[in-house]
Amino acid sequence: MPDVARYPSATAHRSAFAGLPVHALSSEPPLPLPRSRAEAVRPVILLSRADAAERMEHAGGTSSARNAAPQIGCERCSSRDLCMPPSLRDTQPAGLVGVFGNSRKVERGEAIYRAGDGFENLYVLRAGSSKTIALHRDGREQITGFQISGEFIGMEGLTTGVHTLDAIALEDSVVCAIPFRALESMSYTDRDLQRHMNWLMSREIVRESAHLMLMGSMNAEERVAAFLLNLSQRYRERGYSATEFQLRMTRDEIGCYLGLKLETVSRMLTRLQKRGLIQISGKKARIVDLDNLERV
Amino acid sequence: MPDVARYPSATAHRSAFAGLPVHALSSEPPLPLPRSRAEAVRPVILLSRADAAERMEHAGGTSSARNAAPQIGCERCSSRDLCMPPSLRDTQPAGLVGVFGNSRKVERGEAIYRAGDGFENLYVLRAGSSKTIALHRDGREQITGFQISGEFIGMEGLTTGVHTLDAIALEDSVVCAIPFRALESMSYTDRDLQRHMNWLMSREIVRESAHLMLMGSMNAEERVAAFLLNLSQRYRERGYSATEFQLRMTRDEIGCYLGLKLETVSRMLTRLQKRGLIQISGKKARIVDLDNLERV
DNA sequence: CGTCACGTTGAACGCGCTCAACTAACGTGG
DNA sequence: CCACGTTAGTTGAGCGCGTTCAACGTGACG
Repeated sequence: MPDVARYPSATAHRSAFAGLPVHALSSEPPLPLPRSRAEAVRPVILLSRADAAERMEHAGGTSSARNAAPQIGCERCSSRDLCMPPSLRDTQPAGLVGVFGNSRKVERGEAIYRAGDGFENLYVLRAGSSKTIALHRDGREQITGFQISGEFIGMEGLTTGVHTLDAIALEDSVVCAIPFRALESMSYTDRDLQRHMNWLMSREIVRESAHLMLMGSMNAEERVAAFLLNLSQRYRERGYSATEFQLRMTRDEIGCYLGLKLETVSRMLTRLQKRGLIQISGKKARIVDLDNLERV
Repeated sequence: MPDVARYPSATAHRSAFAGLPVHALSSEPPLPLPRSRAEAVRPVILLSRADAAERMEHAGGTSSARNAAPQIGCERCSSRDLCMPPSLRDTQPAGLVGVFGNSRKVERGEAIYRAGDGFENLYVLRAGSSKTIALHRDGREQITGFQISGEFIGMEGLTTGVHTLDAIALEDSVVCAIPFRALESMSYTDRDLQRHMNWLMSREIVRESAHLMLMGSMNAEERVAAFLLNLSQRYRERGYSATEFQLRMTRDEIGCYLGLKLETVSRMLTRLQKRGLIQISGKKARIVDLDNLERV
């Protein structure tokens, strides 16, 4: 198995949304190039704090200062492996000043960015979770994705220079804003970074393809099962339990994501439970029989 | 006619390259090549021919040599504006040897690449059209996109290093294979090219988001209307008629793309026709009332 | 406690699917 | 040349999955 820890989601949807390449597992992640960037000065902007601070649940309440991000250095960030290319992972973030490390707090329901906002930043979810929504002119909404910590959003803005989606926090979260122009400039001198960006965007394309497959040819039960498996996989990749997790989104949001109505989602969840494949109680989900859940 | 004379001037106004060693990335030095017309050897660079040759319909029949691509130089390629970043558009293709310009003929039904193939090239459709298919393990297919001339495919392969889709020609077509590693190398010295690549990938993400919206929240009639409008738009962008065009795909393929059954597609087409919005006769489509077609 | 958003469950409806019959276009071989 | 098979497309009839509408349950929070 290739070094999954480095490019964790290479295998991302293989079980859940499997039209996609199981054999692809054997593929090599982009090769790290020799590191040209010497470790230089100590970090300037970044304060060190315990990672535990990132694990804030929305119980946490509002901090005294709005948008006062709990500044944790990239070097201690749990999202590091997901966010940065290998070449930068062992580096002190000296070269990253003004690029990486600008974290910000967003409360539940608050927008990370909105459709129409100028495309200035990419965002990495450091802690928490979010959804991205496409809004049709007639008011219909389509959730195009859910993100959990370590995942990127905002790349759709590049095409037009304006974001085309709303990105909304599902719970109190911390996002790291990465100024795109700076990132771009940096990538001119760092090939690994450039590759990493290409890789991230390509992964996004693959994800959406998998989701299209789901929307185009799966029935309600399969969709819900695939959804749970997808979440499970992603939680596992990030070191959380793959079999027990909180659904941070409502049934309505799940439905909006899967192309179903909330009642249908609810029914399918109870059906899967009756079959002994999962256990559901409100937002608490537990996968009981993963193998059979994968068999739809 | 490998136009060697082109070389000197080529290097002369490579505005974007700004003194950078473009040829370093190409295995081919910018040396004059033997002026041989022999077809035996695959032309490395580009022959000039009329664009008309690209407009081959599948009536055209098979040429004497399989895969003998009608080599047309990038400088005369009608896809140029869509394929290349602005910096390269006015340039003679000297620096592009081994990167751009490797066109190849594919017959109707033939694969441009297949899921499982190593990710080595991106492809630009120079002429013709294609579809990309995701194959589920249980055999279900999902068409994730249709491409017409000037459009890119293959970027989904970057994530895993292996293509995850099949790309199949819908008619006899010409594709230009662009070795990704070479393109990547080239982009290290050409910021415009890098931007262009990012832009193309981002556009792909936006496209898929739009398609997700369609799949998630539109009814059959709306989907078919949106599909026609989308084609219309893309044809217009490429200088073809926006109101009259051939559907190069079958009803079944349209259905597979839209998440509908072929009978439903057929019914919706006739319904739209009865309403006076379009005219359909087999594969020939004409948009009569574009405004009302847009209003679903 | 009451409020409100979220979730579950039931019953009936309707859109798109399934199955089937038929037509049209096309190419192939006798 | 027609006979024929093949593939693509259209149209109808009935069915079933997921929706719609409605009622009720539940949990978080002031």
